[in-house]
Amino acid sequence: MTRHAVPLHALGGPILPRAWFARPTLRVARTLLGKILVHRSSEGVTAGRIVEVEAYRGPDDRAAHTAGGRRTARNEVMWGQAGHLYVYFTYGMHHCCNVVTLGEDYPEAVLLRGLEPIAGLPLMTRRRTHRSRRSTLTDAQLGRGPGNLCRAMGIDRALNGADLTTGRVQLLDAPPVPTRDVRRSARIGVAYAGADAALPWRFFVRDTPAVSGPRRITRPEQTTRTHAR
DNA sequence: GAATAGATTGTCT
DNA sequence: GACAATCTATTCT
Repeated sequence: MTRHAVPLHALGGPILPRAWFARPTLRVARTLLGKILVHRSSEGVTAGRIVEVEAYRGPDDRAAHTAGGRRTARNEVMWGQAGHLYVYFTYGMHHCCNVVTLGEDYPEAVLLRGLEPIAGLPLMTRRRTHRSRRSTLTDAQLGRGPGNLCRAMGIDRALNGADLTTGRVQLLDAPPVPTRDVRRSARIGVAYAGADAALPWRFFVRDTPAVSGPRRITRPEQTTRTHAR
């Protein structure tokens, strides 16, 4: 991947409308692969192609922040309208960002875990290098993992609740990733969730270096089972 | 390549 | 007070 500038009009298609987000969470997760995340910040514009996500399915999902119907100040955004950003802080140093799905009072969301940089690579590198004391970061490392993705894109809790259809953080349409290139696995870092830890609700694009964690414990996507529970 | 530990603080019990 | 939807470096094998 090269670091030449990309014209902003070439980043992707139109902004995804609210109805696109107000769909079943596993379907939103699967179809988020390949879409373009853009942040038009005061520091500059950064953008990338989403290559890894995880679905979190609300009260019945013991891995979700809303497990058992928990509703707190932190997860309030998950309970609201689809198409908003849910950003939280974890492990004392990392932010993670999610896309809220479904409708009000259906607290589900999709965690963004991996991003292939498209535009603003120097800015992304600067944001990452600031804390990562690595001297060299490959393009694929910039947005690999939920914490790194947020840092590279300049996303923190100031953007919690931001409207993806009208705000400075946007999701642009782009061609879907072919089914043959989609892989699924259990979600990462949710061992505490008992049986729900094994649910195959992580989706990623195969053979993509910007994907975090295990890329081998995988299986081909089974589209007919997308809604299985 | 796999396993492990340390960093560091908001959130919830 | 315990732990977290993580990341990195280090220390194994």
